[in-house]
Amino acid sequence: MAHWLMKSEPDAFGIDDLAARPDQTEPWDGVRNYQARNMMRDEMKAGDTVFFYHSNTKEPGIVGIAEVVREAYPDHTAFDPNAKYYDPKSDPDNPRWYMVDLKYVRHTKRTISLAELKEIAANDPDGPLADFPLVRRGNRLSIMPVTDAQWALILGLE
DNA sequence: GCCAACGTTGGC
DNA sequence: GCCAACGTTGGC
Repeated sequence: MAHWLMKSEPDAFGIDDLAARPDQTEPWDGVRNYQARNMMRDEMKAGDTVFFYHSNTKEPGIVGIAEVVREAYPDHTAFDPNAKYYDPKSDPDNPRWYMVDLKYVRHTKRTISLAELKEIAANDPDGPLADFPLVRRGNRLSIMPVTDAQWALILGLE
C-alpha cells in the first residue's frame, strides 16, 4: 500500500470539512497540475493512505490521515463553465483532468508542522526526510508520494 | 502582504 | 523549440 501527502488550504477545504462530509468522503477535484494529475491517475490505488496537509495557514503542517476510496475518474468540474477550475480545453470525450475520492480516517493527535519536518530533515541529511519534496525550498507540488520510511517517521512524531 | 520559485502560455 | 511574460503557490 502506497502513501501520499495532499495539500489543501483549510480556508477552502480542511480536515474538519472532510470529516463533516456525507460518508466522510469527498472527490478531490480541482487539481490542474500535470505532475499531480499523473500521480492520481496512474499511481493512486484504493486503500492508499494519505497525509492531509494544511497549506497557506498560520501553522502549515500535517493535520490528519485520509484514505483513497475511489481511484481516478474524470474531474467533471473541468467541463463546467461555471466551475472555479473550468478548463475549456478538457473534452469530456478525452478528459484532461482526473480526481480520486478521499475518505477521512482520523485527525493526527497534533499538527505535525512543516517547521518541525524541515528541522528534522536539516539535522539528519541522510535520513528519510532528506529527499522529501515537502521540505525542499520552492516546492509547490500539491500531491506527493511518501515512502514507507517517511510515513513511519512522521507518524512516530505524533 | 511580500516575494521566491516554478509552471504555463504564446509570440517569434 | 526558445524564452519572456505572466499567473499561481505557499511560506514567512
